[in-house]
Parts: sequence; structure tokens; C-alpha cells
Amino acid sequence: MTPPPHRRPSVTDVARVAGVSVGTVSNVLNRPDAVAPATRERVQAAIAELGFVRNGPARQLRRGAITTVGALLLDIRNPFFTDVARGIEDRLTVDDHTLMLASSDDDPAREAKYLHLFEEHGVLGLLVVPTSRSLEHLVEMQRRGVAVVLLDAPSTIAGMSSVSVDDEAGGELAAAHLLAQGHRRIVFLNGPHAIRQCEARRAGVDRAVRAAGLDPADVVEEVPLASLDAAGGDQALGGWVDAHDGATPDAVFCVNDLVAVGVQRHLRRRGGTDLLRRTAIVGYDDIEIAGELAVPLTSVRQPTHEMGYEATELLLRQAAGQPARHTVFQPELVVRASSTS
Amino acid sequence: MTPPPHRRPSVTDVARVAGVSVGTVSNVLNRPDAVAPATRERVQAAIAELGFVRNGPARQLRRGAITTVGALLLDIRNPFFTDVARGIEDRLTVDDHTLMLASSDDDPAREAKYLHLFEEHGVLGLLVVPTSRSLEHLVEMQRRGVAVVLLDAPSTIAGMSSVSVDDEAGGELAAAHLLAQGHRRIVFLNGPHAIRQCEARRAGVDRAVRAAGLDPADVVEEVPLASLDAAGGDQALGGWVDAHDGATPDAVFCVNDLVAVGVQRHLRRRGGTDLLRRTAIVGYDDIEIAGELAVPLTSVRQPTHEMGYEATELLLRQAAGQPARHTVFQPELVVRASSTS
DNA sequence: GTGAAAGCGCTAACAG
DNA sequence: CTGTTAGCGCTTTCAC
Repeated sequence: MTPPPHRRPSVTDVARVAGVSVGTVSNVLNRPDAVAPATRERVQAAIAELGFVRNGPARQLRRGAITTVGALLLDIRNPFFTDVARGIEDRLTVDDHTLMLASSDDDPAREAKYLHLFEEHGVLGLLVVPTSRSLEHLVEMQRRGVAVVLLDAPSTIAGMSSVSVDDEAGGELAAAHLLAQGHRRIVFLNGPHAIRQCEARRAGVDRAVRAAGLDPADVVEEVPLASLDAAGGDQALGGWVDAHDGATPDAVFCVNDLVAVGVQRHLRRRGGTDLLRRTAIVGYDDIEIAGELAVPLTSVRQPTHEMGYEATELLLRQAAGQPARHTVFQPELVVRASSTS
Repeated sequence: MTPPPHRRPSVTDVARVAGVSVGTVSNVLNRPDAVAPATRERVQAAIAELGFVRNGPARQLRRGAITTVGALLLDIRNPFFTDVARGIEDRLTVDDHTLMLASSDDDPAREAKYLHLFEEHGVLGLLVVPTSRSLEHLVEMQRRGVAVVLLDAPSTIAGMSSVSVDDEAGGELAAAHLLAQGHRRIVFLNGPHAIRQCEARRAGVDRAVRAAGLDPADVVEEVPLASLDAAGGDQALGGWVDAHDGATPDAVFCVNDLVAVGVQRHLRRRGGTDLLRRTAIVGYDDIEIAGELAVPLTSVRQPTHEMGYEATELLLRQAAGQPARHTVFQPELVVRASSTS
């Protein structure tokens, strides 16, 4: 049934069949023009006959040069990151490079595992959305010769490029909008402040509140999330409601759209579409389905595709020995029904 | 600024620093128990000092054996596929294998490119959701010694395992449900019949119609999609409406949930929530946000995670020389508001 | 328990 | 234009 595990043909085999030397086979593969047409055809025929496929690792071992880039994202199920990934791919395609993609799930152990894997593989460079805030291990890698670019996080490290979005501005946009709608109490479903984005968005929220002449302590109530997805949002809001004798908040700002989806789910389960409709909700990321939800979601949009593209651009530059650079994109508020009464 | 591109340290370097031979270094790396503790520590110190990281390709070249599996999915932005990917990863983790993930975007050129890349890399095996074209090239690969398992497509090939869902049953579930709701005309937004899933779902629809004593020609109107995503659904429905003097259909079955999202978007734009509410819509895949849409979406659920897990299981078996096997999962209808009046 | 040496498949440098 | 040959970094016999 299964054919005997027959060794894949090597250049030597091809050379033998074609009646030429391995050097010539290699030339056909890498510099076809430097080979006489007749010979070339003979070699190509042999390649086809044997079903020869180049051995990538051997090739890489010999050449040193590399065309693979590794990307380590936080959560591949989050549309925000898949859009970023698409931007990365699109830039790599230009140079005919390829992508190894992995998701850390915000788990430092997984992060470490994949970083190591990438390094062993000998990637040209790494695009990483860091989990923890300690960048020690990334600095180490860079010292060992692997170019590293931080994605969705500003670099504080000399020689390490980064692409990020001004998260403080994003938080400010969201809160200012809710305040402008007349809300004076905002429940902020946020992730741990160890995550820089979460901390920065909170700082932005506070800034907006102060700009309105109010005191954050009076206005903002931050609720921590167990996980930054729909389940986390659902649960966190539930906790808030339980702690308030069943009352629901008037205005909720969610640290991302998935969390907002969870909030909507919870509200609907608890008080139907009516309750949902009269609760102001703002999300973050503006994922594709944000406008298609039960109540279309107001959200802070980040230029995902561009971020991936730009980060890759910086990585390629950096790997080519050019100095590090930092790009900061500005977010944008997309207002929909969920926040306007 | 950027440090000189200093060659990464090799086992030879480690051996020199530790004052041992390369063989011993290799032993420390691969069979630590076979090395005297004192020596081992000396070597480990040298490894740490130099920041030595094993060269993966060289290792693979020498050993032959491989622990990487390639997966080629249709569209990494579709939650259906990311869930499948998670299933794959979970199974691979058990054996400490790793995943190379890529998305063909249903483009045969991209498919070919990645398949080739994987083969060059020397993967243990491949999990592939085939794009529309023939399986010839996959058979070829298998002949060359790369284990191949078809995902989301039943294999017709001897010796090639597959994991699929009974798509005909899925189409039947959806159509039978709409018929039971009293609808006698169903617009089916479908992809090209060159895609097996699309063809099978259509066959299932027809079967349900006939089972109800009706003639598919009277009941089912199939509209082809330009793309199997929200944009495609939006546009396809728009085309239908234009061709019907602005009338909108009563019942729509969409070949996947993303398409249904597009349909909802279109209806809402055209006639507000009212129109949306009185149109029956059934989707396919039951993606996570299906229940959170403007009108929660009735959908056909497929066991995504299990599919990925099982496919990987079959791949590993097959790579180990065991005979091919075929698993067919059954879909399930999840009824929500979008299809009930 | 450790060292010496061969070789995985390929490319590149050099000779002819 | 084509052939010969020397490694790339690693693992793995096989001696010692």
C-alpha cells in the first residue's frame, strides 16, 4: 500500500541520470543561463523524470543567506492580527521571501518556544508582538544576529525598530466620545496593565476625562479582564453587574472588539435587545464584523494591514544593516450605533 | 550601530571554548545522560557564554528525520480555518512536532508555491485544503514520499487519508429548515461548483426540496459568488436585487457565514433592520460571532477543532506507514433568530 | 566517557 | 561551458 520510504533523489542522482556533473545540475538550478541549452534540457528532463525537489535545508546550510521571516503574533484568531499578518505577507511577497507564522496566545512559554524555533531555523529576522514587557530575550536574540522588529509596541531599545499605534490617543478618542455623548460614568473593561497597550489606553482615557474638567476617579471604573476575548468580556461584565445588585452600566469601553462582542452577548442575555440598545459601547480594533453586530459597534480603528507591511519594511531594512526606525500610526474613531442614543 | 554580522557560533566553537570535542558537544545536546556531569556542565557553560543556538537546517540535513508538518488552508482570515488550525496545533503539540502554516487564498498559484516550499523544506507531511483544481499534484507529492492528508475534502485517492464533513447533509439541513419555515423560494448564494463543498451543498439542498415533494427548479435559485466572503455576499445579493427590480428575496441560504454577514450588511443598507428581520437567512460554519450579529444567524456547524485534530492524527499515522483512513464528520444545524419569523 | 572522522545535499570557487 | 572539490554545521558510528 504505502510505497517503501524511498530516499528522495539528490542532485547526484540527477547528475547521474543526465550524464553530467553535480556542478552542472546546480548551475541549471541556480544560473540556467550559464548552461548550454542542450545540456540544460537534458538535466531538466532528468529532474522531471526523477521528481527531484531541492533539499531546502541543505541549500540553506550551504548558502547561509536566508529568505524566511518569522512572525510571532498574540492571537491568530483575532482578526486584528490576521490582518496584520496579511500586511506582512504582502510585503514579503515583493521580495520573494516567505513567512513562518505562529501565535503565542499571550503565553510567555509559547512565545519562548517559537522564538527558539525560529532562531534555530535561522530566520532572517523576526516580527514580534511581545507578550511580557521584558524585552530582554529579544535583545539577546538581536545581539546574536537576528534582526527583530517590535509590532504593536514601541521599542525602547536602541537598534530595534518598532511599529505601533498611539494607544493613548486611541483611549482618549474613545473616552472623549463617550463624554461628548453625555456619559459621566464609564466602565472600562481592560486587560492587565502589564500589557503596555492596556496601560496606555487607560492613560488616554484619563487624559480625556481631565480635559473635560472631570476627575478620573469619579468617572472611570476599570474592570480587569480574565481573557481578552468574547468570553472574557461576557464574564467581566457579569462580575460588574453582580457587584452592583443587577444594575448595568450606561457606558462601557472595551479594550478590544472581541471583548465588546462578549459584552453585547451578556447584555442581550440579561435584558434583551432593549437593554443592549440603551447601553453605550465602544470597542477597539474595528474588526470587520464590527459593523454587523446586533448593534453596530463604535470602535477605534488601527491601520492593521499597513502596520504589518511597514513592520516588514523596517525589518528588511534593519536586516540589511540600516539603522532602526520607529513608526507610530494614529488611530481613528469609527462611530456607529452602539454609542449614540 | 548594528553590530558586525558576526557568524553564529557553531558546535566547533563551543567545543573549543569548553575544551572538548564536537562529538561531546553533540552528546550534551542530544544525550546529556551519556556525558559525565563535570564535562556536561563545562559544555553548558560554554553554550551559555557564546549564546550558541543549534542550527536547525544542519541538524535536519544530517538526521533526515523531521518533526515539521505543513498545513495549507484556504483562507486564514476565516474563523473556520483558524479553528481547524488550532486543532492541528493541539495534536502536534502532543508529539512535540511543529507547524508551518500558510494560506492559499483559494489561489492555485499560491497553493503551488507553498506546496513546493513545504516539500523543499522536507516536511514530514502535509495537511491541505485543496483549492478547486485537480489533486494530481498532491498525488505526485505523495508518490515522492510526502504524506498528504486532505482536509475538508473527501479523498478519492488510494493511500491518501482525508477528513471531511458531509456537506450534502449540511445543505440538506439548511434547506429542509427553510422549507419547514414555510418558504417556497430559496436563493442560494453559492461558490463555483468546481469547489466540491459547494457542489455537495447544492446537491443536499436539492435533496431536501425533493423530499418535500417539490421541484428544485421551482424552488432553488442559485446565485454565484465572486468571492466567498462578506464582500462577495454583499455584491451577489445586490446583483440579485438589481435583476429583480429592487425586490429582495424571502429566504437566503449562504454557503458560509462570512457571505451571510455580507447579505445582512446589504439588506440593512437597503431596507434597514426591518427588511433584515423579515428575511430568512441561513449560513454555514457557525463562526463564533454568528450569534452576535444584527440578527443572530442560523448556521450549519462543523466540528472545526476536531477536524484539525483528527486530520493530524491521520497524517501522523500515515507518515508512520499505516494505511490511509477516511473520517467523515456530520454537521449540525444551529437555529437562531435569522431564520425564524 | 570521550575523540576522530565520515557524510547528509547542496553551492561556489576554481580548473580545465 | 562543464567537471572537481571543499566545506556549510551537525550527528553518528567506531575506536580508544
